[in-house]
Amino acid sequence: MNYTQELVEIYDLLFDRYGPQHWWPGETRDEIIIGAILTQNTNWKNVEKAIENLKIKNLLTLVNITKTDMPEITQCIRPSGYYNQKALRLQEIAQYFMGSDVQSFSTRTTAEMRTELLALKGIGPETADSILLYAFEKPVFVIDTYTKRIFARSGIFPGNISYDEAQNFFMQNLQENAELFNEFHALLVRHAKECCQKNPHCIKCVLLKKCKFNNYDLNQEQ
DNA sequence: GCCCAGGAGCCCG
DNA sequence: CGGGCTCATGGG
Repeated sequence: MNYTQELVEIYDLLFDRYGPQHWWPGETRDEIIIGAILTQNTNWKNVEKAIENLKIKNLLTLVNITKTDMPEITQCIRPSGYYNQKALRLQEIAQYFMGSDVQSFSTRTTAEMRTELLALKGIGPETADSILLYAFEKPVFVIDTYTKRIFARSGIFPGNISYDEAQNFFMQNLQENAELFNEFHALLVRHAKECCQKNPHCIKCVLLKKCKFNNYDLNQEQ
């Protein structure tokens, strides 16, 4: 079986189990961009609290973030952790989008947009790709620790794969389709949270038959 | 109390 | 290029 068939089969197994995930969990483009920054190495539940605080103060838009004093932003996003860093970077990033205005930003090629995002402090590869895929619907596959974990355990990825190598693997073996990339990444996050945690619950895993890392016997004792 | 969570930047060899 | 350190809260 080739990698394309392998990936499609994994996708189908996840989709059959979990159904459509309706990502990104946010309403507007600005909210997606803000959420992508806030969720860095942070539990999404904590991000939800920060987003709610911002919403109450009408700070869930990039333009309003540029107009607000740092301490107020910091206080709102406190639950999301790293709040000093994130507040500073959030404002810089908001200023960037306001300065270049989102209209002209979207007219560039995806590669150009990605390069510009990566040049901003606080936006690394995963955040850049999340913004491209979920805020601008560009066909870019997002890699995160969950994706690496699931595919490393399955035996498809080596343990030390780089971000770019992992991304190339998906993009070279799947149709270039933003809807597919959107749903696939969301399903991987769902699966990692619910089943393929650091201590995996292999007993309920729909990918069990395709996975080298089999913790099934261990789980049965519980 | 300890571990972990949808990373990124910086510094160092 | 890759590893180690820092940033920080809240839930299990």
